[in-house]
Amino acid sequence: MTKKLLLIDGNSLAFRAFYAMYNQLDRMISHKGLHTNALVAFNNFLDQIVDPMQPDLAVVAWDAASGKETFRGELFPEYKDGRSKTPSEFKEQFPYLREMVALHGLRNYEQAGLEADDIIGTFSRLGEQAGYSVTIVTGDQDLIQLATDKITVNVTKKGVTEIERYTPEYIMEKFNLTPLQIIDKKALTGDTSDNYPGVTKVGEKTALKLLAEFHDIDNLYTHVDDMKQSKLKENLINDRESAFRARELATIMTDSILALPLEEIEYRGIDYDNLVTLYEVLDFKKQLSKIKALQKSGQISGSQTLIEKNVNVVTLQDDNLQAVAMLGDKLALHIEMAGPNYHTDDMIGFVIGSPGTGYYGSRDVTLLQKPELKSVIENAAIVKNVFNVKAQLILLKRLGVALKGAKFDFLLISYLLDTTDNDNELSTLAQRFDLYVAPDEDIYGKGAKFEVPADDARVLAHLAHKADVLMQVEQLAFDALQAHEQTHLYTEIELPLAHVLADMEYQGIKIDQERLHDIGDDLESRIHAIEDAVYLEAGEKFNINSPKQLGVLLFEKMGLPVIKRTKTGYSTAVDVLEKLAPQAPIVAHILQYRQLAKLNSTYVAGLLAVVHEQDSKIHTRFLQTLTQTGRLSSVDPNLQNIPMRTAEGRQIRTAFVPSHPNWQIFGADYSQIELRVLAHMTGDKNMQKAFLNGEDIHAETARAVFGLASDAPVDALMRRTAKAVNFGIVYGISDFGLANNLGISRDEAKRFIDTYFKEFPQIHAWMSQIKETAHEQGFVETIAKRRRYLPEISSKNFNLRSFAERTAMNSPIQGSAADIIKIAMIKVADALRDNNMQARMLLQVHDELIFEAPVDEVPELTELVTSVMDSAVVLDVPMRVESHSGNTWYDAK
DNA sequence: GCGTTCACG
DNA sequence: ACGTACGTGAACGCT
Repeated sequence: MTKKLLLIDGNSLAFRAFYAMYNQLDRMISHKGLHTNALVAFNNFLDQIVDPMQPDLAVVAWDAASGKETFRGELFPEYKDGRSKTPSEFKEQFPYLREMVALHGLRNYEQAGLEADDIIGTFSRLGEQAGYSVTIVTGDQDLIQLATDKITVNVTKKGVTEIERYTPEYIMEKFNLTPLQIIDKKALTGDTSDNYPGVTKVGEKTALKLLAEFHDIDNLYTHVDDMKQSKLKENLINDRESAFRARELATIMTDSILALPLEEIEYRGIDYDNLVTLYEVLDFKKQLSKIKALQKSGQISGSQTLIEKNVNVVTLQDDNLQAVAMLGDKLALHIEMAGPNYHTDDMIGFVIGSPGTGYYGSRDVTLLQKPELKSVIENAAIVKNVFNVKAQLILLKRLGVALKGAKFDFLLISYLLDTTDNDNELSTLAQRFDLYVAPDEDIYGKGAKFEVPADDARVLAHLAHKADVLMQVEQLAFDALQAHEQTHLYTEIELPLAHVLADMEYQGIKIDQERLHDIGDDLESRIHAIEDAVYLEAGEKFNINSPKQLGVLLFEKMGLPVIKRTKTGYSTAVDVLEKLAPQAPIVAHILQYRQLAKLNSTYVAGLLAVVHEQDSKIHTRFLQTLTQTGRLSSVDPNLQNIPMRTAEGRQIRTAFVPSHPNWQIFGADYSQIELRVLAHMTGDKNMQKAFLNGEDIHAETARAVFGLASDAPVDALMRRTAKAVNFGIVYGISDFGLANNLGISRDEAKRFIDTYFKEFPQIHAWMSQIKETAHEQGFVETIAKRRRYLPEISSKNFNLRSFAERTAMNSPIQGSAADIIKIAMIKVADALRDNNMQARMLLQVHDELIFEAPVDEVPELTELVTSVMDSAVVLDVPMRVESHSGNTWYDAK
């Protein structure tokens, strides 16, 4: 079989790759901030075109410099002038492109004084003479002049993987020219991108016509005087010199002297081990999983051990537990769970140890209760590195062990460093620091297929790898934290908060299940009645819960007007149905059905399903490393969205009760915390004055935007409007959003905003400033230096950019409010303990804290919680805290 | 697994 | 011209 030589035009393909994925530029950024769009596209090209071809020889040719330093620059000083500068987002990818090429087994080559074209031209002739079948791949059509029977030129069409194949026959068919005549065509037309002229007014069409008649420019100019008089003839004669120069510039050299002999460009095949490392740096997740799949199925050599560093682990048993006492004062500890819910899920095993002293572990977590281990875990002087300290605290509480000395939580720190793309997985987060550990999915599978391997050694090895990463990454992570000035945020806020949250979750909140059942029974009978009414009005049975079926009924069968559409069909959301309600009685029934069905399925059935039978309590999990702003979130179940706004829904709160007789539920909430944070951060004197004077802030805002006197009465509509504007400001105002919310025109909304900014000029200035800051440094910060990155603030896409701008305005406000309540929680927890109170903090709902306490402790609790909360952080405006207590959560209002 | 809807701050 | 208010979680229908 004929041997194959592959020649790739690196610059032109990389350039194509960059622009093929230009619209993805803002999305494709590695954890290190490197743009990867060209790398992704180039890698696709290598995978799809090069790897399957398996050439014998292969080289990727690169331009040595701008092209000025070649014979072309000497011949024509303006050569390639006027080219726009290479974008920095492209340039930064160059070194990685070359590495990627090398790891795919191809030789990179450049040579001073030559452009990539000339290297390819010369190699192609050398290869042809040596009997190779030569394939050229380029993004530049000029190279088709090189085509011969043995040399095929592939030019990318759109993207990088779609290709047009130029053989001499195809060129003849397409242009009616031989490959060499392509040069003559270029001589006549010139090249705008390389900035050299041909003959004035001659474009592709005229050039092809002339060449059809005269074959080449030598012959053309021999006969030019015979042509009949025309503007074209005049131009040809005037631009003769320019045409011959253009021919020289367009001619690709095929006889350069290359420093690299043909024998040394042997194709080496893919270096999987090192390619994996590169893909990890670039965050090429799909490619990584592809390689792993290939390795697993044995299709490629190189095993898991080549990727994962080898870590030894000793299995602990009853007779070697004393080894743990020798581990020293610094170690990693990790208990593995069979699922995300550390309150209920099984524990798979544990590992403990350090690189210096080795790792010890077992599948039997009850060993952790043995004195040898318990004493180490409960010794605060023995410093532990963990992943998710809150989970570890609770798992150990379940075993009756109190974790102390956990100073390094890799999950918490990773979250503080960068909230984006945090999947809460050790393996993923380790990659940010170029450390590798197999993803849990590789060991256990996922979803329904989750299964702990029968081979204990395999499980323990995985755990030991995790522990080892926790030790390796510590210094790097702490350094990064320091560089972000976030050490205080971590050690004084998030880490102590994790302990507070662990106590709250473990404590849980008591549920009156009977009460919940009664509410459910009542709801069900009412739901059935409404269902019957709906079916009667519809004239048929259908699934009211299906927006699709409901849409067909309302908008097709009943012919109601379509007010809003979703991606997939008609919208049947509340605001739409409310507009339709006057036109058909069924709509009001559907709204009522929706409300009751939601209450029943989410809040009655949903809550009953997660009550722990042993203590009749609900133990939520507060996710501390999820939100982009620093707020907590609550899952399994979500106790941060228990109904409140409607009388019906609010009844659910009657089922949340104290866990002891003669105890009460107590709630304390910050009043207007986000607007106070806004007044503080922006330094706006007018808004600060309103808070300092203890005014009703929305009424005061109404007076400002409606131009009323300071003692003038404010009617309800004005106050409502002002309140919406205040909300809008906090969300990152836009006239469109405000207009939509208030049901007014965009112009009116814009006038409100303009007046607002005139009345509160420093808020206006801050909004502009924060967007600028976000643009310049790529992130915004809260008062506690919590960070949110906003790469899309520089996007060319209006939507993405606008979203980032609103986020830049909202996140510091929402996030600072989150900082404040977190600080308050830590101080409240300390105060409860220091004062030997029986009261327990149970829940946090963004700006409020919920407690249970003995009735006679409530007055003291009120005083303590209120004073701690309103002095948690000192701002330029006062904080105000309101509190309530009662026999159930419903009554604590 | 994604889209829609609706519960909260 | 572009076309959205910020941050969440759960249930359900549908593919």
